[in-house]
Amino acid sequence: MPRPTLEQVAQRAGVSRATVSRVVNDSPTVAESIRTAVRRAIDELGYVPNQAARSLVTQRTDSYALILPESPSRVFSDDQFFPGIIRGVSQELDSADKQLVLMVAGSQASHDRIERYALARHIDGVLIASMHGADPLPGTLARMGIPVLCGGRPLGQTRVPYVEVDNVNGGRMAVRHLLETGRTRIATIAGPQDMVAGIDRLTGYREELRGSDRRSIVAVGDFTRDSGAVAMRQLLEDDPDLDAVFVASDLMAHGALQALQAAGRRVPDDVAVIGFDDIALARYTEPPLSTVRQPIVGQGREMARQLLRLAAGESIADSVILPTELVIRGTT
Amino acid sequence: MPRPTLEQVAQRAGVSRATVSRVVNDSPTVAESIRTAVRRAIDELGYVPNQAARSLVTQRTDSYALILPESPSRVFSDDQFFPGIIRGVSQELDSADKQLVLMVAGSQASHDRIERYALARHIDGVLIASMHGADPLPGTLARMGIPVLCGGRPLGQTRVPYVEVDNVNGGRMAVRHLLETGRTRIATIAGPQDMVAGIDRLTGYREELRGSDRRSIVAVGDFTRDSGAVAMRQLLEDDPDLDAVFVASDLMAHGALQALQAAGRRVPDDVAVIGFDDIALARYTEPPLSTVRQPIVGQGREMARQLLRLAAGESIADSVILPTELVIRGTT
DNA sequence: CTGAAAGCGCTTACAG
DNA sequence: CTGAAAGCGCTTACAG
Repeated sequence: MPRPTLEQVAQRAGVSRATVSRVVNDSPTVAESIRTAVRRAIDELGYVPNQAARSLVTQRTDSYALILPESPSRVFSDDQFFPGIIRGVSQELDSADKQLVLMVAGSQASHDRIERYALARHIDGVLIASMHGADPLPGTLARMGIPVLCGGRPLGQTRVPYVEVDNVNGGRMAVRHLLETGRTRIATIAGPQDMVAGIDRLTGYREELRGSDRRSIVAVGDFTRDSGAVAMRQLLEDDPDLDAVFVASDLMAHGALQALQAAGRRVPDDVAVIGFDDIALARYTEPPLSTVRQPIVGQGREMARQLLRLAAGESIADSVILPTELVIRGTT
Repeated sequence: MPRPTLEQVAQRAGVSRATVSRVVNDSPTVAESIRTAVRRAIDELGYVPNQAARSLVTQRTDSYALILPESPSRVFSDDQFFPGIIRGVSQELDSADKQLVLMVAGSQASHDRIERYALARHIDGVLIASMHGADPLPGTLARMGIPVLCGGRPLGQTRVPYVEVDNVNGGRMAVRHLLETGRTRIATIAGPQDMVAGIDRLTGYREELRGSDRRSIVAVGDFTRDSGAVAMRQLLEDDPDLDAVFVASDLMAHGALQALQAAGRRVPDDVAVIGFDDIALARYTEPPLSTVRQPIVGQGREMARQLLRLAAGESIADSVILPTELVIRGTT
């Protein structure tokens, strides 16, 4: 059963294709009586414009991609970072009546496929979040004239606008609080050092500690719960007397908490813990997790807003930095 | 900077547009020397076919939609059901080199927009999961000739093929285990009664209990953690002597566990708990949650596989039912 | 305010 | 094996 076309609507309404097109696109220059007749024909036929045909002439698709260069198993794990970003982006795109196309690019193959997809003009713009290393993708797409905006400052030479969260200050606030509450041996479980979030939170930890006379004690995880537990066990082995740990994500903090308790440490009496994110989990750990709150959904929304402006040809800021905030619960 | 077209590649390679098209689409009837020349021109120009133009003639887009008629805040909550389905679907679509378009339709407005999107031939087929009530969407799309496949049996008259999990038997296995381990007052926290998963798990509970001389004790939640806690408190009030509860999702079971402990009940000594899903959380509750495992990712994969067959014009089964399995941990 | 016509960038019978 | 030509379903100057 072939879908009805403009042509058939025009025939039925007794007007030209151009006129039907004007009605469909809400052009103001159509007589009211004709508009009504065309609308009726559209309804009777169940006409819906063919998007491919429309895109071919307008050069727009009204779709935007969110690219997450991660394996599906990480994006769709119990890490609440990704859902938060997706939710923010889709809220904002929805209200602009644009379609979100979500692309998860774990492998090199899918990375390449996504590049081709974007270059095939499937979409009007691209959002990239959770980048690793100096990913060439944003630069490549931007050079081909595709509007691109990153979540988190791109590493390397890439000059592409971005929206991020104040990771350095978040790390500083956490460590400052630990110092102020009298902790003396403050360790950290950092995030992956090929990601800005991992790098900057560690920087914050180091900067704040440098102001005191404490030395830094560092282990590195990959933002998963398991890596947090592994890192915590390693820290305890390296420095059995540590009395605080700043963990670069709540999920890792949960793993660390379990490792601490398994090792017979009381939290917060023996060891204080501060996470990063403030995902729902933070309220359900035992004891509830003190953490640095970052506006994840807000970051997604801001990313979409900036991209829409960029795609509309407006000029936007090179970067937008969203504030973080310390939330004290039961682990400090 | 305008993207290069077929025309320009043809000019550069000194051949016709038809020949370039054949090379791009791997037609075997092209002389090797010409093929090489065209490939070189494509590389030099960085040519990527315009998908809108291609779709207009082929009537295909190589994209498939996964529609989730839920609010974004539910899809992107810490409920691991949605990520699991998405992950399974995207795995299968990826390996068929198809693009996944994820659509979350919480409101009536977005529901309508999605219908238009599908009818605009943006996609070659549609997957719908997590339906509520007798949603007209699958029937509407199928009637317009769009290949449609549902996750979970559609309620109402809709005759659309589906893939689901054996919810009834899952409920039965849980209750049977509770009976066999000597529990006498077995309650249930059912899922929403406008969803097959909610209805069928309750049916399983009822059927199994009917074989014994126990009476049923029922509360209803909406699959969220909070609703599980609320329902548990209500059950304890209704029947303070209950000694077991079958909960229709792990997330609700977590809420129920917390409510039980807050009410001073020991688990499993005073009250046994069995959940449903076997998401990662089930291993992290205290004590670890006994549950009915359903193959969530597997369901997503099977859905995509069936849809691809359908879209390719093959005939497929009206329904595929995946088995569930009882997993005993610390709450029974 | 409305229509005839060109054109967006491809694919695919049809000839040769 | 290759090319000329038609056509997919729209939008948009351009006339009138």
